[in-house]
Amino acid sequence: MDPIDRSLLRALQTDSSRSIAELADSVGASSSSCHRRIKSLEAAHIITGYSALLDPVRLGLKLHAFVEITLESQSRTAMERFEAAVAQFDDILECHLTSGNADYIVRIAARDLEHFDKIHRECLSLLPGVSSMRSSFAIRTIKRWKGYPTG
Amino acid sequence: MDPIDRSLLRALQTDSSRSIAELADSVGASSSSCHRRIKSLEAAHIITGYSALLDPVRLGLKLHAFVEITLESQSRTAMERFEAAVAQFDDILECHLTSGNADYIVRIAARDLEHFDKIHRECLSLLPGVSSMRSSFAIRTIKRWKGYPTG
DNA sequence: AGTGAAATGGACAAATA
DNA sequence: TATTTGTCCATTTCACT
Repeated sequence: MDPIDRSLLRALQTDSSRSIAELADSVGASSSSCHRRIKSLEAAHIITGYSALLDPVRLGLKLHAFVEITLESQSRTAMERFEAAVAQFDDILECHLTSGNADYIVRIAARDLEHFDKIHRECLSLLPGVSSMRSSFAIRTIKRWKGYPTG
Repeated sequence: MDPIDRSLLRALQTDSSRSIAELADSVGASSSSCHRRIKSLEAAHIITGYSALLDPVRLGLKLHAFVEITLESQSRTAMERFEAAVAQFDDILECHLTSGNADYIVRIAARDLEHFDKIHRECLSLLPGVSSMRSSFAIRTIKRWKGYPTG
């Protein structure tokens, strides 16, 4: 992991559809070296995959919510049951066990409030062992996710 | 946007490095139809780009934090100043204006607590007009982001 | 189905450390 | 010395028309 690898990762996070020649050019290396670097970053599982980025609004998903969830019990089995349920629901885009007041933070994308209500009823409220939930809605996105910093 | 487009978007979010022939196969369409569909999804800006996915742990980023930030004032200028500052800092990966108690929710990735402290001092504490901040650390990721649901 | 561009993989000498 | 790089090379795959 030298500076060229880092700038390569930055370039690939920004746009992975560019040709190796272009990438090589922008990071200041030869095509073959660039190709080799990408292959070894993949082999090292630093690059875990490639993905298309979608516009949520054009997909009809205008409502983003972060939901903080507290469990009634922090016992191992309660957490395992909760987490197994989370894995089932496709509407839960992301879930982290966190420090702080809430036990879990969950991310939801919905079409609108009505759809969020539906997700709330048919998914969030079915999660087992929940003591309390607090939802925050994203009114506006100030900064969108564009990959990890590479230093 | 028919069911084939939807399953194509799902496939492209999961793995955009597959060839068009493979994708066509998995969604049950011909290669040429699949190719045309991808081009029009790009032209419609439903697909906004392609990106490499990185493993944060192997990048040395073991600490994820969600920081809830409240401003002293919700005046237009206070918010604009805050948001302009957020845009400057590369360590802020994501930022949303939210409903609920906190005004903003911000996402941070750091190497460790020491690095987070550094980010806290050199970035978060420099944000203008902040009244209070509450940090939650991700202890464990239950479900990782894998793209938007496509229905 | 055909064309052209690009990814892939290999060999080897130069450079680097 | 050992590893990495750059410049060829040939082959194959694939995007695009």
